[in-house]
Amino acid sequence: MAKKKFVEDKRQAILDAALSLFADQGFHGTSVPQIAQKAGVAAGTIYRYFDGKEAMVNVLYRHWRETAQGFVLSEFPVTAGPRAQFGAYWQRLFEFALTYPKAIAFLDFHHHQPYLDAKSFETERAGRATLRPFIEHAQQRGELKAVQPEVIMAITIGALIGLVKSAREGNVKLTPALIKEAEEICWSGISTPAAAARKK
Amino acid sequence: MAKKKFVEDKRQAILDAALSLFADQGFHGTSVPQIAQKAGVAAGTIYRYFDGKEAMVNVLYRHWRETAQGFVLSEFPVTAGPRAQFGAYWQRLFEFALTYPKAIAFLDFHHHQPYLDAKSFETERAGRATLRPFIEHAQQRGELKAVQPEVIMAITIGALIGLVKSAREGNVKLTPALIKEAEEICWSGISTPAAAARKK
DNA sequence: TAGTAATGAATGAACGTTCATTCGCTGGAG
DNA sequence: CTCCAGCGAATGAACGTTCATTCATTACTA
Repeated sequence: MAKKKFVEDKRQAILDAALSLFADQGFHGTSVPQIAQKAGVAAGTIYRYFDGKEAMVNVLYRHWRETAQGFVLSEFPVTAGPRAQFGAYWQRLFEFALTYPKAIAFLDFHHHQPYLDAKSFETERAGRATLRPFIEHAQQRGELKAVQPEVIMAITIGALIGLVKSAREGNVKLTPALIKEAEEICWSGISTPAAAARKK
Repeated sequence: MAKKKFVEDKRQAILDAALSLFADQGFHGTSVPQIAQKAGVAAGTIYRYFDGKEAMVNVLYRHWRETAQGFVLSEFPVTAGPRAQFGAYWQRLFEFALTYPKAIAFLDFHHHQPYLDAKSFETERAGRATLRPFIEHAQQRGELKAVQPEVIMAITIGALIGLVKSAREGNVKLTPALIKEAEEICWSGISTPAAAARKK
């Protein structure tokens, strides 16, 4: 057991190093020896744990997409109204972004890239599918504007990623107050005027 | 004269090939011989026109950022009200994205990357600086929400990029009607309730 | 001591870049 | 009009380096 633990520690060190380097330099901009050095192992050791560089980026991609999804959904108010659900989603995703900044950078950088395999694309698709019913339900209640759910997702996540990137470049500072302001902006964009008025 | 024309054609062929490959595969994912092959020239020829791969990506970055900026500003209604200005900005940027899809993908892919030089970063900064006064003016008139202008920019451009990417992945189709819907969503997000009500 | 985990030098392919050579046009001589 | 010397543009083989990956060897554990 103690031995198995040791083995898993080494695997984890490799994954951590790879996440950080991929997030900063991208897949093609990062070399395997570089990952090995940062992880504190020999280059050959990586191939005891992964089939190769592509397999490694796919393991990372799926792991962090599922982690992000789980992180948000673990506190999602399934029975609450649309406004509260949107607020929870928004706040929780920023909490994730601030807790795991490398993971957010990695996921954005490697989104839909050609070296991701079918299983990784499926993880991506499943994530969107989980979200869609909540949007449709809110639209049926007349609280979200009646556009394609994909448009709501693209705008919301796009705005969120835009803010995270802007913060990374030093143009804004992601304080709780600013995140709340941005939440209000985003909600008043996607919600119907009626729903917005009801809130007042 | 006719000879000089020929020379410039070759330079342009290299830039076109590089734009397309960088947009699809990224900087590190594209090799110089690959660019040469796509441009229909020998690898060595590239070095008659550019100092190297890094110089090439910087030339492309600055060229397309300035082109995009010029494309939008050439029809910008400087004296109109904030709502009309936002509409013009939004529509014109989508027009650019649909006219030069590779350029938009390239600019997004290579934004703020470590191989961009100081001059390219300056081009980036100047672009934001041009926009800021219009946002501040609209805020003074009480038509845009009173948050940091950078937040308005990050959310607006983030949402726009989110839509363009979603379209590239086949999740939505960028019809004029959809672009107009998205414009309305974005404007009702960043504008004050008072300004939104006035429009009705 | 047996067996597995880890190593890092070795490998061949591919990288960005260079440069000796070739190509193709131009303008003056015959 | 024909020829070819001169010259910059274009080439692609060759360079040294670095890449991802392999594997014979070593180190460690049980």
